[in-house]
Amino acid sequence: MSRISKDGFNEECKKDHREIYGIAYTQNMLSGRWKYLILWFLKLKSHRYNEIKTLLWGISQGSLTKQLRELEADGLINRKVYPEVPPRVEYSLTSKGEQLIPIIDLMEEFGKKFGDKID
Amino acid sequence: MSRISKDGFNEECKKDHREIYGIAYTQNMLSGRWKYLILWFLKLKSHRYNEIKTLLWGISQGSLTKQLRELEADGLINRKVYPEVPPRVEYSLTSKGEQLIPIIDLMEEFGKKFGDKID
DNA sequence: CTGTATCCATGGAGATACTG
DNA sequence: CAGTATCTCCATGGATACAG
Repeated sequence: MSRISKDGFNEECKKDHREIYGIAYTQNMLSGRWKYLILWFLKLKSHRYNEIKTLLWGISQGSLTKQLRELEADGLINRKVYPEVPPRVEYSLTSKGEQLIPIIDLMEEFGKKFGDKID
Repeated sequence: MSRISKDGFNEECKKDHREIYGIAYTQNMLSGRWKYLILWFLKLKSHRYNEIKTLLWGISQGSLTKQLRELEADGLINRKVYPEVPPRVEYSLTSKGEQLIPIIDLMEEFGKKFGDKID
């Protein structure tokens, strides 16, 4: 293996196939089981930590915190802490995060079309 | 935990949030590091096994075969074997797989816009 | 050329307990 | 309420050798 950058793809590949690199970049940013769902939930309005946790039925606190931190580090969501007791933290999409919404909407549409039907 | 189906989401959640389930369905279908890239590569024309392997610089044969089989099982790609020596196998998108192209194009666009620049 | 079989390393994610 | 700190489990995927 020659030079491999931290995204796991080598430089030759990047130069030869910009499209590939763009796709890989976006995919890496959205890796993780819950990220699409978190972004979808923040689409319409900001939400508190516990609201997200309730929606994502089954996620553990540890996982949720980690995913939120990663989304924040990638500039997709904002984290706003209100100095109250009890504490309140609101998460919302950044403008960068909002640009992922068309993708999520298309995934939703595809899933509705082909996913298993429920009564 | 009450009833959990094999997709990992419980039935209550599915009924309450169809959108979530649609997104999760699509995401599960595209889980795996290489699937987006394979579909992107098949967008314009069908390709042979080794052509895909060459493009995906660094993928092992075992992984590639597994991902191709999963894509085939999910109805996203066709596998056509030509009875020749040496053997020739061509992969192409199904009509279902073609409907994922808009998603991949958007991901490519997002990645080009925000990904690291390369000289 | 197009795979299959096997083993193994890694990381994502859940469970649990604890905290300001 | 909104986390943090560990521990553990297991699926994903890579390496390697072999095969039709």
